[in-house]
Amino acid sequence: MSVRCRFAPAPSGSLHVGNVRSALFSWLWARHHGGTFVLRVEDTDASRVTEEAFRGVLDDLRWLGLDWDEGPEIGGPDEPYRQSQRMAIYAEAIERLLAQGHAYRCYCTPEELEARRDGAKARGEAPGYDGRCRSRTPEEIAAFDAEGRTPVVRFRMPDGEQVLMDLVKGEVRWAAGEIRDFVIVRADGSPVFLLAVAVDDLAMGVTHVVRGDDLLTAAPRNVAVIRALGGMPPAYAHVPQVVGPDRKPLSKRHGSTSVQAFREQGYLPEALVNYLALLGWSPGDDRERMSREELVAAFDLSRVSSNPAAFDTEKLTWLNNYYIQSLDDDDLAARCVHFLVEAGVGVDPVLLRRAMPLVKERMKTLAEVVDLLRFLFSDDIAPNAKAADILAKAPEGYLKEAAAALDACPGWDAEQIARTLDGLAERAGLNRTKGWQPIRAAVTGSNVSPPLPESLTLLGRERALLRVRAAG
RNA sequence: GGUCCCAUCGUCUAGAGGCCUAGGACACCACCCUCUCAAGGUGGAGGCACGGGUUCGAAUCCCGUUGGGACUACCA
Repeated sequence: MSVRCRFAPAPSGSLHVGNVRSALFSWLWARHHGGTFVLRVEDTDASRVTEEAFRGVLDDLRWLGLDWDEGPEIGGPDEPYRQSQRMAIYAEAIERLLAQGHAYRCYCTPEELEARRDGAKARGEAPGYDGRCRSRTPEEIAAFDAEGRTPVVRFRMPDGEQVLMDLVKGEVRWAAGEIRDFVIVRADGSPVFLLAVAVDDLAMGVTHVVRGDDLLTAAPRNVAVIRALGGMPPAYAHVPQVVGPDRKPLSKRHGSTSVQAFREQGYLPEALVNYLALLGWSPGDDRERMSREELVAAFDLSRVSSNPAAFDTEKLTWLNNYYIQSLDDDDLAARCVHFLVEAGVGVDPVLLRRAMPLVKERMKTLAEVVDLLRFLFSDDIAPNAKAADILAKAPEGYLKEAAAALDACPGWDAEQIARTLDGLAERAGLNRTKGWQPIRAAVTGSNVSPPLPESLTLLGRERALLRVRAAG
């Protein structure tokens, strides 16, 4: 039987990296087995779901390269792939569960339930649903209906111990009665997540459910519903949560944890995918920098760690720099354009392309291209504090001499420029550092820049001279 | 409160009873390289949460403690 995995996000605008890691593991498992990856959107909570939020999730997955074989905008044999459009399917399942006695109508009001929960707690008992409506007489039901009560539908958990063979956690057991009858249809008639997931996973022939371990206790309930519907439950793999530096589950208060945020900061999808794959998984050898193909080939759910992993931006950043360095110059330049434009810096594509060898090992994120190359594309190079200081401390007349020397430089390539600058420094009795920094400050407006001779080459003699003279 | 999950350097991890004097990576420190900043190279510091067992032998198996987390909803 071929492997079918799915990712079932709620449309949240942009996925946060914890969700993405679940998606990635699911995708890797499917691809590793040459199976199918299904995308299903859990938008039953229609009140808060916007089209924009839905688009955001699809955009994130596409950007990351987590392609789906069946799902929104692609279609497939189990359409539709948005839960909000599958209500008829749930309704049919609910009818069957009710008819076969796997579910029953519960007339307890929220107030009654709360009171009984409180009572149970006060007596030191477990507070879950007590099963009161499991067997109501027709008279009682008629009385409730006459009262105008609208029932919910509850699933009748089978008796006995519940056992789950989880691919990550191993065997997990719940004692009989531990998992109470749960609501599958609200009083307003809408199906609940616990029902929808089970129905969909069954209908879509999902063989492996890979998701966060916050859903571990949902698994025996998913399994029970699927069995009640006469189906074979999938295998489950509950991967641990991704936590923040404070060891709390990743959330908004950890700041920029959405895919969108990393994208805007100039992280590469290659880096994010590689990093996330390593968060809670390792190939078992010392490999860390792995291509998508290598990840697919090596991935194994049984090697997923069962303890929560803290997200470490520093390591992500290291990987990002590595992938930036490994990009070819055309590709890198193309990816940089967006950031320069966003920063309001005009771009000369030819110059940009030629500048790539100078900046690729200096960029930790694509966004850093702006500060590194602004001097090339903008003549507004007002010196920063450190550059101003360097210029102020330069020997009297040094920049005038520099202008003259550069003007007389026999050829405008890095080698000859370097020779010219060395001669200049030597005549002034300065070492390279002292001798070159004033030129850098004058030409780039900064104390930090790509290598100076190469930068001057790109800038061109005219513009370079203009700047050196202006500073002198 | 109850049930369940989890526990190796600051962080991610390797580790399936002797291969462990606990390996790798990020970060950190030092040095080398060097026109600034990076990148790169070399080296260093740094860890099995605690207590009991089991065993000739435990990071590894068992129990407990402590500490995190999830669930316990007409949330997902």
